[in-house]
Amino acid sequence: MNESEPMRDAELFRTLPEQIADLLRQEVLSGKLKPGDPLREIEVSQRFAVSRGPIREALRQLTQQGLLVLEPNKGVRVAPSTSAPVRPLVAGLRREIECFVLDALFDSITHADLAAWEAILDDIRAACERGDTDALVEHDLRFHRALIQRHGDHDIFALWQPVVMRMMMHYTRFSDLMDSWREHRRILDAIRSGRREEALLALADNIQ
Amino acid sequence: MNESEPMRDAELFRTLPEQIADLLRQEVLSGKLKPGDPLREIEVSQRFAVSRGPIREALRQLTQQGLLVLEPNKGVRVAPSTSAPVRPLVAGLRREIECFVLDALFDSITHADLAAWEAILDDIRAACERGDTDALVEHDLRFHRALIQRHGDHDIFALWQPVVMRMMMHYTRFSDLMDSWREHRRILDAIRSGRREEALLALADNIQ
DNA sequence: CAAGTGTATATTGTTGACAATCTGCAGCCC
DNA sequence: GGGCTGCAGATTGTCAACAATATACACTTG
Repeated sequence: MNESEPMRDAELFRTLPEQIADLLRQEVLSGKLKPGDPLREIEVSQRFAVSRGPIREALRQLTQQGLLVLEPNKGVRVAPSTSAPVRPLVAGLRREIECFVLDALFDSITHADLAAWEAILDDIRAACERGDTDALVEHDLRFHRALIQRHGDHDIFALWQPVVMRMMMHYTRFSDLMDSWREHRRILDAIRSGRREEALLALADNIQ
Repeated sequence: MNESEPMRDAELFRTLPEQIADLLRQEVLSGKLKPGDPLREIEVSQRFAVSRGPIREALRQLTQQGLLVLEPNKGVRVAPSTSAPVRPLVAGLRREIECFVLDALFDSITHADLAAWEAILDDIRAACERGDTDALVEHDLRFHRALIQRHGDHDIFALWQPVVMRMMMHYTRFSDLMDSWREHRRILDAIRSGRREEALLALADNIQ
């Protein structure tokens, strides 16, 4: 083992295209990149100081996830947000997935799980308190992703991702950001005290 | 213009990676490629007589759709089929999507639509009659894809695709293949005669 | 002057070469 | 003999150059 470079896999290793996709995704979700904005391969590749190959792969990944749209020979742009009539469908799908996961998981939740989610909840609260919507989106996403990934099924995660991405692209639900914290607080409290039905209900209520 | 190569756009033009992905997808769904089988970039690129670039893109596309799994630096393999406990979830998601689409579409269905679906139904019957499961999968998929694409919303199609792919990977529902034809016949008859509830019910029954 | 045409430029699509990483096996050390 | 070490081959990851395609605009032509 190489001691001078101990990290790199452990937990945070991902492929180059994946890392780039993560950064770009954050910029799309935060609204730094707006619907219709073009992402040119050369520009992006210069910015990240890699060649166009990995960039293309990252852009295609985000396209499959619904954040970008591709026109052949014309490149990719930030996708328009989901049309109003299909939003309820998307929310319903997400509810179905996350509630399925929580229900399947419920009896095997450990103190370590609770502690991890509690930590994310702290980040959510901090983001709410300082009115930082970008951070709130990020940590809200982290909370729900932690739930999905705790289940471990690769298929479920793959199906969940494009659904949740489409919801996160228009995150203008809360007039008072603290409401978001309260909703997640309610979920976690119900889980902690073992009230399954209440937890599922709170989770479903949070998804809209 | 090169006269010796007149095809290539007309109607069936899609990008090279997309065409390749379509062919490989068919081989995975038909079982010609079995779970665990590796797909090496060089082999595939030689087979289609293109370089590794477009192949990589096609393989990544199929990976995002759940047909292949990627291990970094080790390549892609055909994905294992969805685990038994999550299959009901997947079926439920697909039901939710397709019924939503049919319901939204119902009042604007034209004779041309019915004719197109009827043609697909003929292909389904032919496949059933000669016991050709591969063709049945293909045309079953065509039928439902035609429904989704008739709605036209890009988001819905993008969400539907990975869901239905996971269901089509284990297509062993029918002991009598003709049952598949009967189920689709029932859907189309209900649509044709304007019985909305019956059509939605028949569609939901077909998805399991 | 309007409409179509051609060319220059920008951008994506494809390719083949090179670098990094994994796998299996032979050889060595204990 | 068991287990580590290190080469050799195979495979994926990355790169830079080239080809194909789209766009904008000046130009011709009626």
